[in-house]
Amino acid sequence: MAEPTGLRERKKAATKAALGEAALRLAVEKGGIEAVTADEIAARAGVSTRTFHNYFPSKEAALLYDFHQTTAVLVADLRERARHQPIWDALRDGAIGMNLDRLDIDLMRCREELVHTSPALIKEQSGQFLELFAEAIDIVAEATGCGPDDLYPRLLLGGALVTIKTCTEHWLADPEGRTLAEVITEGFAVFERGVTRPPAPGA
Amino acid sequence: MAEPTGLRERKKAATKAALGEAALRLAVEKGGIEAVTADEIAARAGVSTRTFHNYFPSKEAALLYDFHQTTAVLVADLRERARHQPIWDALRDGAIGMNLDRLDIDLMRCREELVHTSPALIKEQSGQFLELFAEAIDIVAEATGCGPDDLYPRLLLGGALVTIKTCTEHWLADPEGRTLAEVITEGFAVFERGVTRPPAPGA
DNA sequence: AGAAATTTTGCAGACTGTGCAGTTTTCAGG
DNA sequence: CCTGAAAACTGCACAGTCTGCAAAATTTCT
Repeated sequence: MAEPTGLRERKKAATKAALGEAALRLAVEKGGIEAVTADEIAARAGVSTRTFHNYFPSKEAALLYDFHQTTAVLVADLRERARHQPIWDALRDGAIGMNLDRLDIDLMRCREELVHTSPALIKEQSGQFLELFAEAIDIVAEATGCGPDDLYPRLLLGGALVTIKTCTEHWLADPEGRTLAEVITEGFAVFERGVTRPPAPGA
Repeated sequence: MAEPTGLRERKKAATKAALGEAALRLAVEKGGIEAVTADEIAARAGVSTRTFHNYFPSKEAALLYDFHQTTAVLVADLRERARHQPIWDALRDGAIGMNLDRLDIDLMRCREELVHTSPALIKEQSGQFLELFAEAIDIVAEATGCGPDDLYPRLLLGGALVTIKTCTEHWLADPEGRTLAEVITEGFAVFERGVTRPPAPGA
């Protein structure tokens, strides 16, 4: 009952993925999501415009679909890790465990480029981060022995999310230099040590 | 030439402020920005719908106008402070110096409520924070002796912005308990000391 | 096969946001 | 005060987003 993976559900998932990919591809081709219409995305995925809107509330959401998937996995992973690890380490290792390295790096860079040049996409992505925050705050609060409205867990999680986003961006700008895991580890270390003490080595 | 404050510009500023306030008031009255149309906002401010869109790209932007103003002041203030203070202290004191305490607290809470219950507003607000990030990153980078693409200044600024937002929210939930300045000071202290060391006193 | 549940689809409708052109208002100088 | 130029306001048209609704098509189960 957990994952019967009925044929029906698989088709739905496939359609959703197809729409997400179509959105990304079209945006790359046209050099910006604003140049793409919902009609075009639906057409490329082989469904009607109306169906597109059944799956996604906006084309921006479609473009970021796989990112959203990834964060969902992260939350589930975090929930598990928090049972055996200090929460800060769980956040760090969870982020590393997403293994973004293994995905198509060129495509990720294209998406990053698209996001950075489109106000609507920037907003959508930040919105998804806040969603992630909302889903994870209870885990962090419990792990720290606080309530979800206390200051400390919110700062902890906020700092971790900022680190994840910042480090991923930084790594993506030069994927050859260092492993993503190394960059994330260094990023988390900054907040562990105290932000006012800059890291010894350059960068 | 710096601020001649021509009559013309004053009128424009007044109109913009009126539109922003109209948006906020209407949203409060109707219990949500999605229940308000651009037409209504324009009507209440006494201009045409087209003019509304000359001032704001969306009703969400109008609703958050004064917030946007505040952050603009913060950036200017920060630029000045960074010349005489360590950057982390400049960020903290700049945040405190915004004096959010002095504004209409009830109205702020209403706005906070509206933002928290509207996906579009959440996205708009996060977008504005990223804008703030973009405007401030050069200042922080220079102050730390790094480039704007280095990891450290981005983490520093990201951490500071998260702290400001988190602390403001937290304070707004119970403005009687402690001063906003106290809450912000404590928030910044968490990242100074190292996030893994939780604060001694409760909260 | 046949009924029930679910998904897809087209259509109508309200709303957003932008370009364009004409009108009105403001400003500066005689 | 008058006048021409600059700037702002406005109405209109238009492309596009997104939602509700009900009919058709598809899948699932018995």
